[in-house]
Amino acid sequence: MTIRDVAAYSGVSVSTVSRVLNDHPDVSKDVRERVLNAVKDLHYVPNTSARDLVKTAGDSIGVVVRGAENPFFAPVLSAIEQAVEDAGYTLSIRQIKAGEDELAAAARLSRAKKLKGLILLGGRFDYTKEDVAPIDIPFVCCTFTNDFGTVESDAYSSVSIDDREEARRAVRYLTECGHRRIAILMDSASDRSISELRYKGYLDALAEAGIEPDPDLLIESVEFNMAGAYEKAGRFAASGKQFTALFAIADTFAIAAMKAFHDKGLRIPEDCSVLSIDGINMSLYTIPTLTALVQPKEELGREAVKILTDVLAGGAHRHVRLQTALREGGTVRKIG
Amino acid sequence: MTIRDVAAYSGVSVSTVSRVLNDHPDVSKDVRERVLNAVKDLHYVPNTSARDLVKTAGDSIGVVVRGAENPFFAPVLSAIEQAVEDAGYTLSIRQIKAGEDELAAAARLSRAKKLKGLILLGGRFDYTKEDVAPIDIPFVCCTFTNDFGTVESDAYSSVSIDDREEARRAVRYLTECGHRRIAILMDSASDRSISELRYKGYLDALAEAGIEPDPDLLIESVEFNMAGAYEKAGRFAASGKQFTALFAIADTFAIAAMKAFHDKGLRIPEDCSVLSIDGINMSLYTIPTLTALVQPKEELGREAVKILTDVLAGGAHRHVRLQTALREGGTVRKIG
DNA sequence: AACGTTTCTGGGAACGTTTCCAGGACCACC
DNA sequence: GGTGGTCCTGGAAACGTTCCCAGAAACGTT
Repeated sequence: MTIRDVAAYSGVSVSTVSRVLNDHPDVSKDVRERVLNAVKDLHYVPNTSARDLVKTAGDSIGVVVRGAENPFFAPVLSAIEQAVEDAGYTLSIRQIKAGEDELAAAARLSRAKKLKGLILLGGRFDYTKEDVAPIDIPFVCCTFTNDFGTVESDAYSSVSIDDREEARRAVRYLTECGHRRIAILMDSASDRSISELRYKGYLDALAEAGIEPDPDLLIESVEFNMAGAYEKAGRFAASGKQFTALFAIADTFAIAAMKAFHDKGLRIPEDCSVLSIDGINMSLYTIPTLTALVQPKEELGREAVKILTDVLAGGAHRHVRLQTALREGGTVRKIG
Repeated sequence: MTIRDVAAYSGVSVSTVSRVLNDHPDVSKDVRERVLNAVKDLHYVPNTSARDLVKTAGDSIGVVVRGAENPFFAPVLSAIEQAVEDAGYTLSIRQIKAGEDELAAAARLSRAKKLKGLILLGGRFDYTKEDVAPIDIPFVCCTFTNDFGTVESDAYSSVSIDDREEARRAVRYLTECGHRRIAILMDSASDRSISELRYKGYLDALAEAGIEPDPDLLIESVEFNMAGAYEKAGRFAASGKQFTALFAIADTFAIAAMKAFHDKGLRIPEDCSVLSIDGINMSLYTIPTLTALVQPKEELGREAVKILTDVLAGGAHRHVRLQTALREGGTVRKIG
């Protein structure tokens, strides 16, 4: 079932069928109709590979996403999808697994699919010029953060919140509420994950408030999942260490910790306040509602696409930082 | 950057490069090495479209999924991904939006990508033979349910739980715990959604226990999302209607309802028990832990792939029903 | 010494589209 | 009746691969 069958069936040439299918103006009313009927009769659908192959100047942009199961990414991805469509491009999404190198995956994808541009969603954040050299099309890192000011490359764009600064704001909110014994729940920062920056922001805020950081209040989960966070937070709560607040580097971590604390007999927020960064949908339904610095998820996605299309139109790469909004739930208590 | 460039660079023919790239045996040691070096030097990656185009007997199977943002699908999808890879096929995933017809999407995808087989994830369940006629490759519906016994087509396969029966079991568990005023929270069943079957199971269980169904205890949310469920459940709780238990047709609904009840001053499980079907990861972290009939999500995915590969190998279509497992959390209380 | 066999290599057709180019038909105008 | 234009249509090249087929070289085997 190819375009040739349709042509034969409707008694016109292959070119004409193609024109009808692609809405070219130069085709007469009745021929168009005949062809469309043939298409319907034969259940014909154009072959994507052949189409993509000849359209060497493909209008697709790609997204490489690490861990799409992360509920944070879903709305970002939707926004990207929508924006890409609105901009007249098509989207090609590639998920990568924990171990894979996202830059290598991006390079492969771009060549294999002849992409116009790329968006990288989640992951590391410290690309050098030569890291990105294999990628020969414009790309923008979305929800990535640089250690602001140090590595601001002009080889690619980025859009994200300023993780360090937002973490500082978050923790400052806690200190302003009177908390001084503030624990932090994060995943191991060893591989320059986002935790590293949010941890720095945590330290910044403590310093600002004149609080000596206490290594005892650092809760590290090896894996980035709720089970790990639950287990570490529970162990921490049982250890008897004194603290009045927890700063979780992600909503999922906060939710797991709230459960763990509850299981150990701590009440939230009476015995312990909880605050996090992200603001996923689910955290609206915890009891009490999670207080969080909410990332502008849709805007992150839209902005990524906007930057990319700008760059594709000849613009220069740029780095955009968006701000979170404080959502006051019921997990933070003023004390002292 | 095409295979021709690589051929020129390494001084061999196009055919030879292709052979090296596809691990054909008939190529000498040093030529192979020279070609591989060229590939590396030039950052060459084969074009997928061209490759797919010529490989007319593509080894891909496709997945059409409606609403991948649904946290229930994530583990099913992962399992499918893994199983498909293990079976030596490649995967092509297509998401569809709320309004789209999944059969049309499936038909399009199968032709556009020349697929070997298809898996449909989520959605409706009442396909007739002529509905599926446009799809000319084997397909299996995963997490779909037929109204068991009525429409058991041999034109396609399916794997899912028996929604009506499992809902009956769920509600029976509640009646066995002494509940007689049992509300049900579902989305509008108007379009033969999964709600319809779970609602029937609910009625079955009531009948079995000699309880007259009360239309006042039917809580219907128009949209299938947490916000809608939260709003309806809250309104219901405020209405003053007497009830001791809620059966939610999905974990997400249950979580939203728990929040709504809490906001209206109801305690769970003291004032109201809550039970649902699905068992998503997040429901392990509600307070108390949600009691639910947990679907075998990974097994559903694996089984779907197994059935499909069997059919592709010449087997007959079949319909498999898996069972849920009761996970006793803390949201159901024995009374009376 | 002639002949098969094996091992390697290159040429070129095919996959199913899009699109450039050329040309036929029709019309209007001087 | 030629000229130029618009409207429509078909032929054929091109996209980047894979793979069949043919053939060259090297090596036994009779």
